[in-house]
Amino acid sequence: MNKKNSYFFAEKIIDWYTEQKRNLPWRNTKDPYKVWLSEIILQQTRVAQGLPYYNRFVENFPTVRSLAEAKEQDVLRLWQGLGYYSRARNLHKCAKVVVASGGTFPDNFLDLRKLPGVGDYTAAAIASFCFDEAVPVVDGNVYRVLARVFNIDVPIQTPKARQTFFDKAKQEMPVEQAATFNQAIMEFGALQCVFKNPDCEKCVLKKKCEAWQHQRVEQLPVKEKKSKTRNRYFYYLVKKKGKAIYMKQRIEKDIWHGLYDFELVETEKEKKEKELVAKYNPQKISKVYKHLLSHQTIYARFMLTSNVNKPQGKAYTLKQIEALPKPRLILQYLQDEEILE
DNA sequence: AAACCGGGGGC
DNA sequence: GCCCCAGGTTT
Repeated sequence: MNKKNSYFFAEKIIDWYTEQKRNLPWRNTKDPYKVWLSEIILQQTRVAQGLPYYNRFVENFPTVRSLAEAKEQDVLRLWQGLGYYSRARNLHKCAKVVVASGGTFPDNFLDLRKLPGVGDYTAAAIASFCFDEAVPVVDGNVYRVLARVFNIDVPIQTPKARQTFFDKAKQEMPVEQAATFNQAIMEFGALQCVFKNPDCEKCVLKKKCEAWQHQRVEQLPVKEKKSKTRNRYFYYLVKKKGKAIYMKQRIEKDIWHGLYDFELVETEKEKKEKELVAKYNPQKISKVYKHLLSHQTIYARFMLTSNVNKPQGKAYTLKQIEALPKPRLILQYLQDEEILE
């Protein structure tokens, strides 16, 4: 069953990879720490965005031990701007777990899988890249490439899909070249078999690609779910004293857990400024924390309305706050406050 | 199985 | 605007 007569897919894609791959720092090492670090950073994150973070992390925390000994706030601060902050918290937690159990990473898929923040994909990546274990990685690229080349139309968000694509990848994977095969298929998905407008004319798999033959490239992979979104309306009440701006850590169980923002009023629907001003007297909001500017503040947000799954507005580091143009609503409160003082 | 968690970018 | 990205955890 695992024996195959033809590895045309693997051969083509590995040849392509050998010629076309990008030179990325985590590909020049088999150090599980660095591979793990890169994989966590690159979850749901493009290489171009993650690369500078990877370099900063390696520089600041050259070993898993140094990362484990760091303060969580410092880890989070280095993560600033990457999003999905649970990744950073799990990163730190995982480093501690590894150090507590001797300072070396597990050397196989099943044990790697037990680490915090390490799921099927990441465990497979580390196991294959570092230890040549013949376990396929299944990520968004793999879904897309396999779905097209082999015309697989199982909707990718269903439970069945994971198994289907895992089995197919396993079937196509030459056991002796597991690591290269895994990297090749993902790189192929990232550079050639891209989601939109792939340049199929110059694809090395053109003659073999079933989606291309059936003119179904744009329809694969099949994704049927549309996650519902809802709007949330946040009205920030910024308080200022001298050069200090009052901010508050979000400790409640909600979005942006552990990050910092201003006092806010959340409303069901969009409200008029006047109503808010009348209802929430700025004098009662809070006092100014003098130590704010020396605090390890991670993030601040100016955001008048927000879509939970897709926040609008920008995030700023504390240093940038002072230079920000003030949104109109917030400016209103600042003026009120200046009168107070 | 579904919800939750971000920020950046392509088009 | 919509959808994607080298996913994992929680409920």
